[in-house]
Formats: sequence, C-alpha cells, structure tokens
Amino acid sequence: MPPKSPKRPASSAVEDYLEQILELINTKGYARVVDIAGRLSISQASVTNMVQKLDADGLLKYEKYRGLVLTTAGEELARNITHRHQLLTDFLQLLGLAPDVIHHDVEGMEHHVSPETVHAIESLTSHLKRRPALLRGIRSGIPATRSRRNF
Amino acid sequence: MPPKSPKRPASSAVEDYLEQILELINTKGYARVVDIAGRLSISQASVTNMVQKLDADGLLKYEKYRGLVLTTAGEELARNITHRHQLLTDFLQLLGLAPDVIHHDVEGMEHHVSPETVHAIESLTSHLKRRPALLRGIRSGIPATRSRRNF
DNA sequence: GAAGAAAGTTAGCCTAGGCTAACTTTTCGT
DNA sequence: ACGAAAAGTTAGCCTAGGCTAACTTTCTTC
Ligand SMILES: [Mn+2]
Ligand SMILES: [Mn+2]
Ligand SMILES: [Mn+2]
Ligand SMILES: [Mn+2]
Repeated sequence: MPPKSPKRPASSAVEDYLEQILELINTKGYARVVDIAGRLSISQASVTNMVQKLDADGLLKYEKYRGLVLTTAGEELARNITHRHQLLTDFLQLLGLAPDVIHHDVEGMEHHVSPETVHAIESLTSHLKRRPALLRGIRSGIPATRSRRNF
Repeated sequence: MPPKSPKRPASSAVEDYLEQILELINTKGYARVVDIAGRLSISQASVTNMVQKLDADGLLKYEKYRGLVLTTAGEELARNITHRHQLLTDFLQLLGLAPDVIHHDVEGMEHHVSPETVHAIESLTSHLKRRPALLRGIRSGIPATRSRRNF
C-alpha cells in the first residue's frame, strides 16, 4: 500500500530537499545528510528529520545511518522541480539578470509555477532565443528596433 | 522610535495581508477584519492576530474593535506587492493563460521577484505588447513567422 | 584493532501562522 | 432603548520546519 494516501502537493521545503538530493545523486552518485545540509544551508539534524518524513511519505527509502535512495515517486517529483528551476533560470538569463538575483528569485518562484505556466514560459523562451535583436531591446529597457531604421 | 528595528523582509503572509488591506481601502474606503478574512479565506481570529502583529511592526495603526489605517511604511509595502501582482498578472495574461491558473501562480510568485526581475519583466511585457504576431506564435507554441514569408 | 574524527540521530525547544471555541463589543432592527 | 446578530477578540491548540546540545554510529588513521 502507498505510504501516504491523500498526498497534498509537496511543500516548497520538500521540493528543495528533493531537488538537492537528485543533484547530489547525479553528481556524486549518492546523497549524504551532511551534503544535503551543506547545499541547503541547514543543520544536519533538520535534514535527518526531513529525510525521515520523506521516507514516511514514500518519496525515498532511507536506512538509518547508511543512506537513501529516491523512490520512483520521489525521483519524478525531483525531476519536475529541477525542470522548473532550469526553465526559470533560462528565462531570467535571457532577460540579462545577474546570477545571484536569478538564483534568489528562481529558488522562490519555482515552487509556484503550474504546468500550464511552465509550458507557456518554455514557448516564450524558445521564441525569444531566436530573436536576439528583440532581446537586446528588452535587456536595455529600450523599445526594440523593428529592423534598423533608427539607431 | 521605530517599532521594529532589524526589519527583516516581509513574509509572504504579511505581503498578502497588506495587499488585501490596501485593495479594500481603495474600493470600500476601509478594511474590516471580517472582509480581510473573507478575501484571504482565513478565520477572523487569525486576521485579528496578524493585524496586531502588523501594528507592532509599524505597518498599520490599529485601534481595538474600531479599525485600522496603513502607515506610510505599510502603504509603501502594500503598493509594492500590488505592483508585483499586477505586473505578473499582465505578463501571464500576455501568454494566454487561464485566469485561475494566472491567479494561483501569481499569488505565489509575487513574493519572490526582486526589483531587478520586476524591471526586466516590465520591459519584456511592454515589448511583447507591441508584437502581436510574435505573441500569437508564443501562445500556440509554434515558431513565430518572422514576417509573413511562410503561412 | 583501538581511538579520535566525522557523520548521523535524538530530544527538546522555538517561531510563524494557521485553527476552533468561548467571550466581548458594536451595530442594527424594531 | 434594548435584545439579537454581527463583528471582533482572546485563549488554547496544532503543524511545518527550523535550531542546539548531547548522544551514537561509522569511518579513518595509526
Ligand atoms: Mn526553491
Ligand atoms: Mn531550485
Ligand atoms: Mn500572494
Ligand atoms: Mn497578490
């Protein structure tokens, strides 16, 4: 039987944990409590606590003192939040924002974009990437030159 | 002396309260506990509690059982979050999203966009508004026709 | 194969921001 | 003007998700 039936949407905190866990697994091959704590700038005790909750919720399998693996549900969620993070980062990069600003804003916004909005922004960024002239105009806050009639 | 010295950035909850309070004042002329509660779908008791906190933080002046007014600081914050809300709504409307989706996403995202990002999105939307053809392409997820060489 | 270091866990605490139930104050209708 | 309804407040509770301090387990180094 599934560990938690009426699965509410994951909280921002849960999404941040899963995102970092997946990233650690993808880069180091495994995710240790101490590393998750480092990535999230959170105490190890808090991580242990949350990892136990995530286990209870069926998002990962955790063996005390040994390690953890994402379940299918957990990995799916992790990939999803990672995708939102990447998309928003891409989008704000197109707008020419500074890396720290981007990171700060993305880290908050990523938890609030619905699938429809994700799709719309994907479409937008893919279009904008093909229009460097328009982008330059946007970035400088100046109306884009339709062609190059005015300099 | 100022009511709260090391003023941390306002929480999402605080911003939502101030936003609704300002809106009520602008439309009805005053903001009553019962209406704030209605707008935010929150109990009256919770509103009373928060209003007392906002008073302690110097964001509004509150007289028990009578009413409340925003302070300069509170109104400034309220106008600011309202502006972010409006901007994001505008932006997502341009992308052709459904009103409920827009409202849901904006209500969450608005608390996480820094001034730089606000400015960049303002520039973006103002540019997009002048390019209906590009917008149609974005909305349908289809590459925009550069001019009308291909139909 | 210890001993010390590093990692992990537990216990107990805290804050924000919700809730309900019970009480008080204000307003409204007759 | 007074009694009921509406609005507002208080008290007590709850959950999520942080924290530190103290303890335990695992790893590393000799
Ligand atoms: Mn995040
Ligand atoms: Mn993220
Ligand atoms: Mn909001
Ligand atoms: Mn809002």
